[in-house]
Amino acid sequence: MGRATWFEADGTKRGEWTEEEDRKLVAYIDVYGIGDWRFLPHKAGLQRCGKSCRLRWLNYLRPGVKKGKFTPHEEQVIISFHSILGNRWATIAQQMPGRSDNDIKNHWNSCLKKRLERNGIDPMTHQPIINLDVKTQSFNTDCGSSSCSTASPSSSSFSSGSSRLLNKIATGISSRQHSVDRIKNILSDPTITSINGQEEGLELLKIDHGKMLASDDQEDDFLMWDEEKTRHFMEEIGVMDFHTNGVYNPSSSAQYGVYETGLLGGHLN
DNA sequence: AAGTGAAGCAACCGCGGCGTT
DNA sequence: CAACGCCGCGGTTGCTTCACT
Repeated sequence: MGRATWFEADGTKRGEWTEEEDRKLVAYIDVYGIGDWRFLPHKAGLQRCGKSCRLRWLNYLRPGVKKGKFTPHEEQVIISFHSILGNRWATIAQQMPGRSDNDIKNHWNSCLKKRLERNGIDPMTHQPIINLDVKTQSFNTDCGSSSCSTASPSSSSFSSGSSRLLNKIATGISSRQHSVDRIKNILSDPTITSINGQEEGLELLKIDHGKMLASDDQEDDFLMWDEEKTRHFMEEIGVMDFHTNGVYNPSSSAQYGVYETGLLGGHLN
């Protein structure tokens, strides 16, 4: 696999790496360690650019890098973190020793994203896909009757109210531009407090989502997110820290029902 | 057996952040 | 404080393999 080999005008080699090149890179780093990537290729006797060497090392050659299939547990971890961090693959990779950001990103784009979509979950927001046009809903044809009957009517019943609010939160969390600061900003948005009056709707969503997930095949059990791990991670990266300034207090579930109902990664069953 | 599309994987590209001058 | 250059990250592309018809 990989790309065909070719040479740039300046003689720099591009495309697939050979075993010989791998050996040279590993041998050099074993002796001298990782230094300036600009000069490393020349010193190691490689006709590659530094960027290419770095990529090869981090994704393939470095010690401890894990190849092969992702386990259901690893997939669960990816989904949980993605629901919080969005496409911040490097940060997610830090939580999964042995897996490179590239590996995780590839697995997400080629497999997990599509699997979530098949199950009627928006991979960007991690929320059930709410589509008022029932005829076009993908899960209407792909899933069991129970999930079909529960997902659309009750979801649409509060789509104009809390779901817009929820989508705002989820979109903010998962968008390309978002960051931990973005999460903080969204959660500190005064409009979020209006969620107090939406608990009934949230409860419905929780039930609907749970049923939908419960109806899925065994192989998709990873969709039951581990709330405890997610909470712990959020604490680690500081999302839960800012209650000290009075903006957000995660222990106050009555004030912010969002997290408690699993919208930030909690399990939904 | 051949054709075709989907899935999986490796690597490149371009941009933004950050450190240095 | 601006300019510059390097590094890291995320998005995308291209190739191979696999499964299905």
